[in-house]
Amino acid sequence: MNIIDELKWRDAINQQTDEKGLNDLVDEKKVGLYVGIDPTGDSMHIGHLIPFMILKRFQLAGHRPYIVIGGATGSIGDPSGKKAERKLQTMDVVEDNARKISGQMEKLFGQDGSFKIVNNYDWTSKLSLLDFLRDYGKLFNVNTMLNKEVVASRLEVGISYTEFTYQILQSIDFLHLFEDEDVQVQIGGADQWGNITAGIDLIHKIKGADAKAYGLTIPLMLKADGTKFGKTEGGAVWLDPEKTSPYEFYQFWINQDDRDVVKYLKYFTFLSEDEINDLADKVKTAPEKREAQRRLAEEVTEFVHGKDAVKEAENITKALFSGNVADLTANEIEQGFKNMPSVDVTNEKKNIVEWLVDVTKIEPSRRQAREDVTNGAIRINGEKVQDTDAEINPATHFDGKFVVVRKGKKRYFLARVK
RNA sequence: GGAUGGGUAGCGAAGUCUGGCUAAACGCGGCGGACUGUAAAUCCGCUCCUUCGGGUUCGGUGGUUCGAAUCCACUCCCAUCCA
Repeated sequence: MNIIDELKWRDAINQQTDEKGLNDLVDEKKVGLYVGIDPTGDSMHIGHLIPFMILKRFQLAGHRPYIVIGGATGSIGDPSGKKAERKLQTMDVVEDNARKISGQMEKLFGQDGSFKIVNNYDWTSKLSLLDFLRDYGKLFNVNTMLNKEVVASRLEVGISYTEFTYQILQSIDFLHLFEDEDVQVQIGGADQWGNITAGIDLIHKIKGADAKAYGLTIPLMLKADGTKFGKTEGGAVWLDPEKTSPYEFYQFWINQDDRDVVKYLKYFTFLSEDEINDLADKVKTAPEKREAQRRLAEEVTEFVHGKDAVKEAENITKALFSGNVADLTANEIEQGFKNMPSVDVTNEKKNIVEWLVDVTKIEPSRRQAREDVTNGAIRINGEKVQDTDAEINPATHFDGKFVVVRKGKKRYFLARVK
């Protein structure tokens, strides 16, 4: 089974430009491939991970992955998947984002030289307007550009010349890598099809129709309930541990629907076909054990955050879901609750209702606070408190540094004692 | 500028003709609880504030009235149609 067959088995291929051509190519040589990412944010989220998982598989299969950080394209704005014109970001922000994303890439792809990060700012910024128009502009037919789905869909609402030009810039990336680095394949999300084929067309025009350049897109990832993959109530699931703690990251995966989990195992883990089939069986025969989800969470968390992070996440999970938060150390609390809502409080003793409403703002009103307390929805440091006259004493746990509040089954709040 | 319809709780929407029984039906969402697999489905409770006496609400202001979401006047927004 070659890499392409494997990708097919993993349902990771949406469209290919020349199936047979690419198939032959990966068998005969170590192929250079690339995925581009525009530094529109200061961290990747798991949606970005989708094409990079594929790139990683190529790396593991011995091919040569390239990552293009879009210092240039990111400053222009990709109209793909956008309903309206985007605001331009300042170059400073783009540069800063690019640096941060490069760092994340190195964590995922290693630093052993088997992959390369390049920034399209390096070659794009040197282009003069005249060179651009004479060398490239001439090769792009406006009618073709207009017909690309991305542009066509924007014609009604309008699209600026800047965004319209995006596909040319991205095409130049592919050409550049093709010429300088022998990169022959571009991989991207389903919405990148138009940009990728534009690049291949450019290569064909300059290098001749038989130039071997290929494109591959990945299916749009949807959850079984039809909603967008990768979003939680708290927003995107980030790779940056400061934005989404490893614990939350782990939780995201462990909470996946039975109907989706096998798909994600295929997609986001490096487990073998046998292992995945085995887990798929278990989803059918013993769904309540959620072994597949657990494995998925472990694998992806390890890939993104490392082994220690998995252990930590499991530790915190155990404590939080058994309710034994009191067993955790102050240090574990600090880490586990990194991204949970937190408030600063004083170390004064206070009535529970007042504390929940006035001090911590965990509850919006006294009425609600009393209701929740009476219903047994409130736990302080793991202990159910049902008496509305009870007192909170911040000094009793975790070296007097924290008070852990649990509201309902799984909503936790951390009060930091100042 | 003219005509018509409309603005009610987080959202949708009844109530307005026939004023009090209306802190305001119902649905959704949200929050709790039971069940469970940290699931889905289902079921139950809560969902303006409150010191539990009450207080403040139906676009805004003013009026009529013992009493107004409901009637009157003015005014501000929104939708559609006409100019």
